[in-house]
Amino acid sequence: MAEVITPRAVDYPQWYLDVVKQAGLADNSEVRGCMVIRPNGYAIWEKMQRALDRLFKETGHVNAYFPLFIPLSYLAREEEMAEGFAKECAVVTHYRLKAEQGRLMVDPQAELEEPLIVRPTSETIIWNTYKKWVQSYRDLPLLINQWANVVRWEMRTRLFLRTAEFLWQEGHTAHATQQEAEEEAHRMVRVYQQFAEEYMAMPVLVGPKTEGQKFPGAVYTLCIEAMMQDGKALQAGTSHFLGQNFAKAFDVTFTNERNQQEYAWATSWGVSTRLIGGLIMTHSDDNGLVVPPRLAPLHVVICPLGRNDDERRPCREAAERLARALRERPRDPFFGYEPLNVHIDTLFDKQIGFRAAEYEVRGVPVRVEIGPKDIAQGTCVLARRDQPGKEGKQFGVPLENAAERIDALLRDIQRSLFERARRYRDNRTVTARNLDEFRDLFPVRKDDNEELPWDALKFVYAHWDGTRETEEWVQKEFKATIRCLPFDGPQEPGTCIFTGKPSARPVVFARAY
RNA sequence: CGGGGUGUAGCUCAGCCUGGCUAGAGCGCGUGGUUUGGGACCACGAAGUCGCAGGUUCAAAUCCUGUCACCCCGACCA
Repeated sequence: MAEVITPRAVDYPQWYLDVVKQAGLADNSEVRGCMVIRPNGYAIWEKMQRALDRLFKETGHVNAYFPLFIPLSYLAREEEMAEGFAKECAVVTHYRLKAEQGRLMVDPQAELEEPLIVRPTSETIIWNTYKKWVQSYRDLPLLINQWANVVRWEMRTRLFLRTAEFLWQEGHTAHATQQEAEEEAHRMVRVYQQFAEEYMAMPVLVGPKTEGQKFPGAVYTLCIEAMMQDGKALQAGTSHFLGQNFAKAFDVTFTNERNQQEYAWATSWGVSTRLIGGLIMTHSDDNGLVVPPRLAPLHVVICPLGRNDDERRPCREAAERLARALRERPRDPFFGYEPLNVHIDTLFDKQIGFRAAEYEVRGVPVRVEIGPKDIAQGTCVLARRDQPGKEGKQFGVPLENAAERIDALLRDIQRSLFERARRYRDNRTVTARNLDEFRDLFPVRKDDNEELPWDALKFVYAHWDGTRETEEWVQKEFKATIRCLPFDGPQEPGTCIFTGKPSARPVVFARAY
């Protein structure tokens, strides 16, 4: 099998598609804009779900489920949201088909009185429900999350990064006070940061979006922003403080301790299968997928070798003993209290190069080889996915403590993936002191772009006057947007490099996915 | 929605311009054999309504009309 992944330096978008395909993560479906998530990809999503769900539960949230279909009129209730999503809603207008001359067609007799939209997000239907659930301050807070699919009819789609239908979670909370709601919005964006950094090994910037980039209907939006290997930014998660906008639109009031009617305060927050795209573009290399161990569907693959049955049998038996030892290791929080996933590959008829490459493409963090020479010495060979080739191999590892060594190796891989990604981002984060410097960092002429290396883009700190006009001008001129105003970045005031007006603090510009 | 492109075997594609025997190749797949510590090789074999619907013709993958789907590039976006 000579299926080869396009190197990143040759064609980065093609590299991404190659990895998604060959690692068995997803396929384009026959349905425009929608994807089939394949088992290897879905397994990563399940690992993400499990970890996130635990973090949500630990912060007091519970799961529920609300309808896929939302009456059109609900969306219209919140003006900003209606405006924001109107152009990308799928609409259900009929409830029946009929067969005519052997052809199925929509039955014109079966038109719905009111069209239903397929949820692009669930604030409206949820707040319409909260109206019934909230009467007293004693009913608050409501801390509810839902795992669901949503549909946004995008013009151009890319596997995982932007599809017409995607899977996500959406938290929707209602609070008695503004302060409590704002704390919730901040708490959850920090949960996302923790998840991104500790599980995905993906460093993120955390902070508010600008007025122009916030979620329609929000008072403000907090986000986590990650840098992909090509230097582009990926919005990986958002947490919104919604103020009383939805409470007012859906008339959700409660009686406070002083017997006064008040509107409830709201937040919503979500991450989606887009994270899988982020995971790929943070760690993977020209050999294929790289998955941090905490999210890997398969932690360890053991490949026994041997030319004939006599050589293979002892290798296989050693592989089975090692697999058992790995699966029986004490469970701990690092792996979500779950046993290690270990696979023994017995495709003896394939060459080891083929077998190794296959698991490399699929991103299995650790590969073990046990051959006749190892059996003679009671050893095995460990190969770590994050360092492909000979550098990442440890030869002559004694079989008796191999399980411990592998366990430690998995933790080391997780750690070093994060450190490597953070170094990568920090090395590509710069400050533009004036417009000329900025212009050099975001070249727009075609021929300039073609000469640029694939990983030339950067995160650029620059002073901005805080106006929407300037932001839009920059976006038009340089195709770069303000990704966020990082909490943990520099905060000194200065002078806007675009207009010369005063700037409250530097903000981060980048090209974005 | 505008511009461009492509639909032929599971995948990638040739054949189409200039219509004509039984529609081809590589990869993959199956069987047998030789191999096996980084993507092996030999032999044999299975596999195709030529996207779909009309039309022209003695004859259509090939020409004409219509239609559908997908991909790429633009405007919009998590």
